[in-house]
Amino acid sequence: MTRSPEAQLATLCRKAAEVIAPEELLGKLRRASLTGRPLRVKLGMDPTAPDLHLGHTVVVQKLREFQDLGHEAIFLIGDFTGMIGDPSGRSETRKVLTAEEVARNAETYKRQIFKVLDPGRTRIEFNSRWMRPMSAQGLIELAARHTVARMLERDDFAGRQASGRAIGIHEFLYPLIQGYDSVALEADVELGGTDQKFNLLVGRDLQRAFGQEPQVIMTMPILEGLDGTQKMSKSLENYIGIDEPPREMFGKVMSIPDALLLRYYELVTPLPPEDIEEVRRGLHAGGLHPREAKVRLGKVLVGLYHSPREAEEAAAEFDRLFRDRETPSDVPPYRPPGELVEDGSAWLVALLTAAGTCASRSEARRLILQGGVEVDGILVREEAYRLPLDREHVVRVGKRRFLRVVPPEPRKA
RNA sequence: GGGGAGAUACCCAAGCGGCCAAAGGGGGCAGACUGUAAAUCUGUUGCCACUGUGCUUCGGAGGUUCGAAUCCUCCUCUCCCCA
Repeated sequence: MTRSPEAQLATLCRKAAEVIAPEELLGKLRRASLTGRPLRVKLGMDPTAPDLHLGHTVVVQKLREFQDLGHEAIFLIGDFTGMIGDPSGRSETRKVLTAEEVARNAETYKRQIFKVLDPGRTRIEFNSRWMRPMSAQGLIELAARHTVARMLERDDFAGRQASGRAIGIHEFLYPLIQGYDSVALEADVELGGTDQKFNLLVGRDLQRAFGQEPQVIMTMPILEGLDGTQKMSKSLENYIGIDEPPREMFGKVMSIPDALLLRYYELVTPLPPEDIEEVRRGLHAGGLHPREAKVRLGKVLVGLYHSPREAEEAAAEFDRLFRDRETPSDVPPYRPPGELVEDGSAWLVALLTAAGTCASRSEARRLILQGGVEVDGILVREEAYRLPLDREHVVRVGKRRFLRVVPPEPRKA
């Protein structure tokens, strides 16, 4: 902790959507630098999805900043709350996960989180540690600290109430338990997305109620997903997972809407502000083509979560595939099963379905009829088309699905 | 506890005995145009060797009928009003 509290404050507040309250944070930072006791900074996530994506990293990177300034990073895995399901931003009741699903997801979180955090200096906690032993009486006492009216102030609850959709009582418990986590950990700071503001504020209330100094809360902007409007999330299928293979990741970056470019640069890359400013100027002045800016973004991200070498490779492969319209270099071979082969050929519709390239034969037919299927670069338009199995053929379905069909084993006599 | 409303395909939402595999919109997919951007236009969006008197689908289970998403009974779930 060599940097002055004021300098730390300036760094930490950068990019944040809101800090409540900055002067409290400064006070805590000053005390930390005087006493040498670092701040306890909490970031909680429910293991409701198996993978972390770029949207998550916005706030995780903030935690990393605290960590780099010498503070104690606590990554809280909400294995207990995960079984309730955070109602934040939801327009309907979230489906409840089983203990096994939660446990499995928690494991992958733990692994993936260290792509951003320093493993040696991160404290990992599970809120089941204090929640499982809590008695019904304890829970009731906790619930007594809050009112229904205040719960209903929340946008999502109020909205559901107004439009006649269900609100489960367990959903009221969620913010309380999340807030109690801060009590249990004696958190100095809690991080979260802007959609977490309510929950984070409950943490302050509860800490006060339990005689602790309230935590500072810092909310980070919510990253939009590939569709450009809705927040990045697994369930909306508009995410870029940090565990995805390099090419996949690069390709997805290339497909984000231009309008989001700078936002991505700002929120999910570790580039210094000057670099981002330069990109901004380039885009505005027209000297930098959005496509080039995207390529750079893709390389940065793949470089970060994989390696610079793989980033270059992914970019090159992308060009081959989409700019030059060539076949990817590593389409896995597919050998059609014997029952599909007749007279040295196989019905393409059945083949694509059997190989899993198309979900059903109906879909395969549709794609062929719509001109979305080509064999060795030549469009196939008849649904009855039979693929000769004399030699290897590459089938392309849509923009990005490929199948390399190899001849069947020569029949043994 | 009493009364009322509702549950339709990925989502919203029409349909209220045959013309319904089910309008319309959103989303998705494919094609054109491109920079795998946006916008726009076109097609498509249950399954099945599919040009059909075919199969499965309209919360679940039964029933009425030549025939049901549509009618009846029971069940499950949700919402609203009253207590």
